Amino acid sequence: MTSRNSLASEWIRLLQTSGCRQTEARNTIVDVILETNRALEPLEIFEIGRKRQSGLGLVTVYRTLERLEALGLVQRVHQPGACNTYLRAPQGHQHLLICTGCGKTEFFQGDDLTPLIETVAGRSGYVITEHWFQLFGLCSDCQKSTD
Amino acid sequence: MTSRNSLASEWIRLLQTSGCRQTEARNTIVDVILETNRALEPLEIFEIGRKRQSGLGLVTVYRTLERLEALGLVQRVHQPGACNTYLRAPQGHQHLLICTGCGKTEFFQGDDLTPLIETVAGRSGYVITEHWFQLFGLCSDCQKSTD
DNA sequence: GTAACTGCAAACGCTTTGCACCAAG
DNA sequence: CTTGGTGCAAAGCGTTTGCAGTTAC
Repeated sequence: MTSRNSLASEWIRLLQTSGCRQTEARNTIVDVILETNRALEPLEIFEIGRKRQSGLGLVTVYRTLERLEALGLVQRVHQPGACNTYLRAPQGHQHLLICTGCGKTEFFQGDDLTPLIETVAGRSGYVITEHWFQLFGLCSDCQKSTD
Repeated sequence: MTSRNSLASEWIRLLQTSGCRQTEARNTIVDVILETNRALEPLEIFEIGRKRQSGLGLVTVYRTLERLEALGLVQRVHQPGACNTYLRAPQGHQHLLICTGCGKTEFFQGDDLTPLIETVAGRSGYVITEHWFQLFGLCSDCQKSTD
């Protein structure tokens, strides 16, 4: 049982600012998300959270994720085979690197993309408004275990 | 009613090579996918296809998509708000550019990514096995209509 | 003739909604 | 005390499965 992540109090504060109340369920859900370094399905958050707070309901997980996503604190992660997992959103301009072995995620900077995006915009005539860039691979731990 | 896309006969041939039979339902589904320049949901393929072949069933659409995806002819497209649409797969090393106005899709080359990917691999210790890169924007037609 | 394919209906699993009770402020 | 939050049960919806009849080859 580690002490609460400092981000957790920040998130709770932001929820309150947006008109939400601080509740035990939300504390639990926020803690679970921030203490896990991989994207989780709503059901996983529910199961992990329920170990700490036995009354927790799955519906509350869905509703809390919805609010956290609206505040930009959490993002939905798309992967081959699952697009219903959630992860804390990156701060600033970062992209995701996901281990296909254990699911562990890391963020990296991807600013070098700008020239490529401009080239594509010029050639296609599109006004580019958003880009998705995500890498998949094996983290160093998982490389060892598949030797 | 245009004449059948030349790719269509190629796809049917590939299906046959892999042990499938040529049927009216599959012809219809393949034609619908190849004649549309945006990613379609199974239900949309079913509805468009049903106008041409009244007996077509939704389940057959699902089963055909599954086979086409396994053969690498079709890919699932992920977008904010929908990850159940299908599009013909790119030939070679191409990425998707999607119009958020009309859904129209184009492919573009993205080979400039290699150095960035190598940098991330070096810094993180991951072995990068796959990358997703996708651009969203407004095509020239949709830019006009929002003026 | 045989094995693959078909469409329908039912089952399935994830997500959302309705509702009565509860708790934060 | 008021309003937002909660969990449960039920509804909703996209997808998959079971099955009996049909069709490609």
